[in-house]
Parts: sequence; structure tokens; C-alpha cells
Amino acid sequence: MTVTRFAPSPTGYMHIGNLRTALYAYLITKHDNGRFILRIEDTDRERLVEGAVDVIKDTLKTTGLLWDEGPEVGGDHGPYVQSDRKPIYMEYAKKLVDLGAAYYCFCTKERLEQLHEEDATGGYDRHCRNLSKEEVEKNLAAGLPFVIRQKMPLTGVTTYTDAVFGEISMNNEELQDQILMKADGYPTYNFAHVVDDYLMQVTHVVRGSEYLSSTPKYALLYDAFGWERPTYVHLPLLMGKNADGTVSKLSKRHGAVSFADLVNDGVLPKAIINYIALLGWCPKENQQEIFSLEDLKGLFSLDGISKSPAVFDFEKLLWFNGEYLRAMDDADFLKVSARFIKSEIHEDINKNKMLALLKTRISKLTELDEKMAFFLALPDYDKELFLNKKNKINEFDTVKTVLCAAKDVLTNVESFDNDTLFAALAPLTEKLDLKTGAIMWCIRIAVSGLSATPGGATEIMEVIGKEATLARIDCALAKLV
RNA sequence: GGCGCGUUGGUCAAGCGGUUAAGACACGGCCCUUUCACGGCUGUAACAUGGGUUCGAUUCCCGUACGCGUCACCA
Repeated sequence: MTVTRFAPSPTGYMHIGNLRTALYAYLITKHDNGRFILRIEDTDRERLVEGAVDVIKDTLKTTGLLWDEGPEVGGDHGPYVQSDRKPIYMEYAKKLVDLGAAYYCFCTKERLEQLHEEDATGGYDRHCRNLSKEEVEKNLAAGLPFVIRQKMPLTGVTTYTDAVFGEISMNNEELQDQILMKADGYPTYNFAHVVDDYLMQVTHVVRGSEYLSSTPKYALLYDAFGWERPTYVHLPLLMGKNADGTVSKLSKRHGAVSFADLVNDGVLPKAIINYIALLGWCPKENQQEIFSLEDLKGLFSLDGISKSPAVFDFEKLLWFNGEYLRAMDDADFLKVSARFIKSEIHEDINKNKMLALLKTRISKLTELDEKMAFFLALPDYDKELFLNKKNKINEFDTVKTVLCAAKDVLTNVESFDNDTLFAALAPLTEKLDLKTGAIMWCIRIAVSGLSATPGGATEIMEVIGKEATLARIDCALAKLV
């Protein structure tokens, strides 16, 4: 049985890189009908953010990455919040001390800082590594604050196999005697995740490749306990483009990089999932870009994961978003667009028609207000706008003739829908000896005040209605006097 | 700086010893057309570099360069 977990620390927002890690962890296990665990890693008591866990849960829910075990849903391996598991870690840490793979360290922070000042690259000098049992007992009895450190082998090489990167070897002399248990009694990530992954029977440890070089230390922990090492799946990093053209690990300074930022910017969760699924992974039959979560579950495979970092491209995300927007039916579009429309929409406006026109012409929901403005109120425009070379409209008199004729026709049209309007105006081509394009150009400018609009003249008239149409034509005529 | 990892067009990427080196985004052109968009067609553009191995390297090996990551009582 495949078991993966997503184990974020509650920082208050869901970074897009974290989301991708969650997605891949989810897909790896769901491809095999396995279990997906959510575990909260809140061992850093100084960085707790209120409500942060809710952000994580909400994001997972809206993207459809539902967890089989974890907060809210429970499970056989709980609790799923590390702060609720506190006693477990000390127990295992002590076991490790007994096993000779860890030791108590009584060095003060001051001493460590001084050590760092003397040699910034040296690391911990293993001062307490060989304290006698008596000394340790004495210090403990005296109530001295302590941490527990992992006792790394001083020689030799540690090797593990990563499902993406292959065999990774590290000289043991490179490995620091890292802290497993902190002075406040909480474990560090380095220790807690290993213990939990083991206890929760996680088979595939999925995380970003920034852990590639610390994983030997974790593998050693498994070995010391006599536990079978899990399959490691390190994911290529997500990069952001810097102002100077270089790239670095995607972070806040690259702008909107949290799930919430993107959603607030008018991007659909499905588009986000689709896009990030393809950032670092490619399906075998690589002939398609649009994938639902269900599709991805079926197609995902470890050997499609790439090793090289991927640059997050907002432009391409927007293309995906546009595709999803266009594929929506009008009712759904109405629903998702509601919270992004701030403008007052007058009753005479055919809102459904308007949104249908807008739907294929935006790449994010936040464009809606700006793009619909001219429907709601005629913008101020210059009469020069009517002149158009391509349609051979070089005289204002021509415009005037067209608009007067159109006004006569439109006054007698009862049903203001696109087809009726177009049919009613069609005879004018012959009557005025002008091309359809020329006639429609004049009318469209008059009813919109813009050179480029979503929809043609007749569609715009359908949206704004008869009264506004005639009023706008009168307004145009007044300009042309 | 040590260690680790990576390197196919501007970006995402396919390729897994012999290919005219796919496809997508972006960009240009054409078509469609009541403007714009959509859609269709089309174009520009890439194997970091030096050495091997091989009949033959983008594909395998080594070096170099460059990039990224990592060296916390953060995760």
C-alpha cells in the first residue's frame, strides 16, 4: 500500500511550491489507490501563526486534494499535529541515545555563537559527544538545559537512492551532529518527520529537492532505529525570475506566489493545479495540456518527474486560466465571477449576455470590471474614432448617414437580440452602398465609444438594450454636428 | 568556501546511440470575421563547453564553465 503525506508547517499561507509538493504527493499515492496523509509540522513554537492550519486545509479542499488521514478526519496513526505528539519524540530520542546514535549536549547558545564567530563554516565542534555517562547524569540532575544531537559516523559514506535523482552519496564527515531535540523539549524537523513518517507508515517521502543533501542524515536515523528506509522522491525546485534576469527559489519577493494570492488575482484553482502539475512533470503521451485532477491521478508516474528546476511562468498560468474560463458554461461563469464584479449593474443591462461576451476575452477574473465598464456607461470619446481606413470611412458625413439610417431602423425593432438586430440592419448595405463592416463599425463606435470591444455592434446593443442604444446614437450624432 | 544537484529555443518540455530534434506558452505573419477575442494555418528560435567511448553522440563516461540548492535549538 502506497502512503504519502503532505507535511507543511503552518506559516499562514500556502506557497505555490508547497501546493505542488502536496499535489505530487497526492498523485503518487492516488495513482495506486493509496492513502494520503496530512500532518501539521508545528514544532517551531516561535513562528506559530494563528489560523494558519485553516489556510492549509481550505487550500487542500478547494483544490480537491482531500486527505484520508489527518486533522478533522482522524485516522489510525494520530494525532496528526506534531505539537500533540510531543511526548513521542522524547521517547524515541532517548531510545536513540541508548542505541548510541545520539547524545545529550549541554552547550549553551552563547558558546555556539562564539564557535560560529571563530569559524563560520566549521559547525558544531562535537564538544559534548563524548561526555561520560556520569557527567551527563550529573548535568541532568542539576537541571541543566540540554538538546539531543545525532551522533554522525565520522568516516565512511552514506548512500541512498532517490526515485527521481538516483543514487546520492555523501561523505559522512560532511554531516553535522544535528540537533534532534531542542532545549524547549520539542523535536526539530530533522527528527520529528522521521519518527512520524515511520509511525505513520509513509512509504514515499515526497518533498522539494532542497532536502537532497540532508537526506543521508535522515536515512542514518532510520538505520539506527533498524527501520526500513522509505522511498525518497525529491522534486525539482520551483524558481522565480528575479528583476535582474537571474532565477532563484520561488519566494515572496517574486510577487504573488501563494495560492490565495493567485485566486484573489482571478485565477481558478483548477487552472493552478493543471499548470503546476506540469511544472516538473510530464505525462508519457505528451500531446495535451489540459488535465483534470482525475486525469492526473490516472497518468501520474514517478519517471515523468524531471530533475531540473522549473521557472514559474505567470503568463502560461494565465493561458491555462483562459482555457478553463472559456470551457465553463455560462451559469458556472456567472457563479465564479460574482465576487470579482464590483461595479453596479443596471437592470436594463443583459448581464448574462454581457458575461458570455466577456468570458472568452479575459484571462483572469479581475479583468472583468474594467472590461465591462463601457457597457455600463458610455465612455467619453473623440469623433475621430469613427474614421477608419480599412472600412473606407474617411468622412464624418458617411458616419452621419449610417447612424441616421440605423437609428430609423432600430427605432422600429422590438426584439433587441443579436440575430434580429443583424437581420434588421442588413438591408442598409445595399441601400447605402457600403460594406457590412463599414456600417457595423460606425454603429459599434457609437454604442461603445471604443475602437476595440468584446463583441460586435449588434451584440453590444443586445447587452445595453434599446433605450441606451438610441441614446448613444443620439450622442454620437450630436458630436458629428 | 565545502558538499550536493542540475544544464534541449525567452519559458514549460518530449527525446532515453542513428530523428528534417516533437508539442505548449510568448512573439511575428496569414486566414476566418460586424472591431477585439476565440479558432485554423504558418514562421522565427534550442541540444552550455572541451575531451573521450563508438561506425555513429543531444542521448554514455570524465573534466570545465555556468546556475541552483544546502551547510540553524527554521522547516
